[in-house]
Parts: sequence; structure tokens; C-alpha cells
Amino acid sequence: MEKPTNPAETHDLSFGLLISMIRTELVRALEAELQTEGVDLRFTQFLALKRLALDGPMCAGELARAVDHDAGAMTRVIDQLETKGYVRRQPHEQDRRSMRIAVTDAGMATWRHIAKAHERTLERAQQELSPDERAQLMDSLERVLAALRAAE
Amino acid sequence: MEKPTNPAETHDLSFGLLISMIRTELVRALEAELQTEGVDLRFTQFLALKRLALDGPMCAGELARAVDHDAGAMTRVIDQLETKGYVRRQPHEQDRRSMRIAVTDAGMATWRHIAKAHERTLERAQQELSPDERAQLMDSLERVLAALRAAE
DNA sequence: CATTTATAATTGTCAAGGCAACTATATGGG
DNA sequence: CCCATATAGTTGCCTTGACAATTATAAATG
Repeated sequence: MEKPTNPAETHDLSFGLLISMIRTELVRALEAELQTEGVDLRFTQFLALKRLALDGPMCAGELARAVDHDAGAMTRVIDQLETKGYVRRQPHEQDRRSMRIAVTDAGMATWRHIAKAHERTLERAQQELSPDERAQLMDSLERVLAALRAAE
Repeated sequence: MEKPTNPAETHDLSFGLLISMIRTELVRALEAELQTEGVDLRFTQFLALKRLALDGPMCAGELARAVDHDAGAMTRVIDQLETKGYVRRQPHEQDRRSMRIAVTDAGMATWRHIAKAHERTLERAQQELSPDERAQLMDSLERVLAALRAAE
């Protein structure tokens, strides 16, 4: 320790880096769990499938917004999920521009299969926090997100 | 809108998605601040410059670990910072495999210039949180990260 | 009703990050 | 001392995601 470490930085991790690291580790942990279960899904594909499985069919743009993903990129994620047989594109009845993205039976089966793995991962991430602390954490994070989005 | 958009949806943000969203917004906000200041740095480049500016010269691998970045990718980040004139690669004296990455005067000047913008961004992100809540948030996040890294 | 404007999905392009292979050098065990 | 193994940095390759442009269709407006 010959190096003069800035005392304000002894917390060492800035908020941004900390958030980035947690995201990286969470993605890694979840993808590892999925692989262990023999399910070949990347993090983003997982998020999309989860959203569709929980909320039912929706169109591509809605899904993109729901998982905070670029619309162009979402097209390809849907392609991938469709190739795997987990979702299906159906024409929207009122709006011929729109697609209705629906989970297939195989997709639902996969979702049920991996839902527990997902919960295990989240549980593991928060295992050192009390229920109160978990609630507080989620609340704080939501307020941080809101503040960042409230543009200036 | 015939589908019952569950109002519970807003609270149904999973931890992973919430973290991802905050990271995205934080990166966006910081890069916007930097651009406003006329400084052409991406988030990762910023993190690397900050680390070097605060902790002094270190070798490439150390830097990569410090900002949680892939070593191969870090080589290119250093390339970019070197091209911009913000850092310099120097041979390591004891170990001829190693490089000593040091911030140049121009790099330091730039760092001083943008440090405040950085703080503004973090301040804005946490503006809705009390000092206690901020401390609690950092603490919880650190424990989450530790849990993710520890367990298996 | 024609025309402008807005929206949904897609596609092309490019930068960035992860991983594996490679080179050079260091280190530790016979 | 020599060899096996480990480590530092770099590079190539591939996937992902952001953004812009494109196409088709809907909605709004004169």
C-alpha cells in the first residue's frame, strides 16, 4: 500500500461501476443457471420470453419497451426465439403493420422449466439482505431510475 | 388496448431488468454530460481514465480488473485513449511482458475538466434519496455483488 | 378524399465486449 | 540449467446492441 489512495474513493466503487458489475454478474449467473438446466437462452432472450410468458401476447414494439430493448435488436431476438420454437409471430388483426408475438406451448414448457432457476439466481443475489433491505433496495433503485429518466 | 395491462407491472420489474435499465440510463446520462462538455469519451474509456487518474499508473491487466473489463477489450480501450493523447504506454521495468499505463498531462487536464460533470450525473441519479438511503443503497449493492461473486 | 404525418417492424451498418488463440516473458520444479 | 507451466498483452472472430434508413400501413388534416 505505498500508493496514496484517495479517501473519497476508498469506497472505491463508483455507483456506475458497481451497477455495471452487478449487471455483468447477474447475466453471467443467470446464463450459467440456464445452461445447467440445458436451456440455450441468452439473457435478453430470457427476458423477452419471460415477459411474454407472464403478460401474454403483445406486439413487438410493446415487448421491446417492456424489456427496455432497442426495437431493431428486438426483431432479431424474436427471430432467435422463433427459430428455437419458443414464440410465434401472428398477424395483428386490426393493424396490419403490427405483429402479435405469442409464446408457443414449447416456449411455455421451457419457461416453466427455467422459472425456478431464475428465482434461485435472484435469491442468491439477495441472500445477504433482509426482507426489509430487499424492499428498500428495490425502492431506491426504482427512484434512481425515475430520476435518471426525468430528463432535464 | 383490450389487453388488461396489469398495473402491478410497474412494480414487477425484476431486479435484473431494473439493474440493466439503470446501467443503460447511467451510461447515456454520463455520455451526454461528457458530450456537453465537448469531451469525446465513451463510458468505458471514461472509467479507465478515471481509474488511472485517481489511482496512478498501473499495468493493463490491473486496469482491466479494476474496471471489470475483458483484458482483450481493454487493449483496445487503451489504444483509443492513447490515440486521444490521454494515456501513454510505458515499458514495465521489472517485467518485460507488462506495460505501465500512465495518464498524460492532457489526460489529467481532461479528467479534471469532466470530474464535475461526472459528479453531477451521479448526484442527479441519487437526488431523490436521502444521505442515509444512499449509503444503504451502496452497501446493499456491494453485498449483492459480493454474494454473486462468492456463491456458486 | 388526397395528402401529409405518425407508427410498426424490419434491415444495414458499425462499435463494443466476450472468448479463444497466439506470442513473449517469467517462474517454479526436477 | 532445462523444461513445464503460468502470466501479460495482443489479436482475430463472433455476437450483441445502438442508431439510421426503409417499407408498409394507419391516422390526421386540409
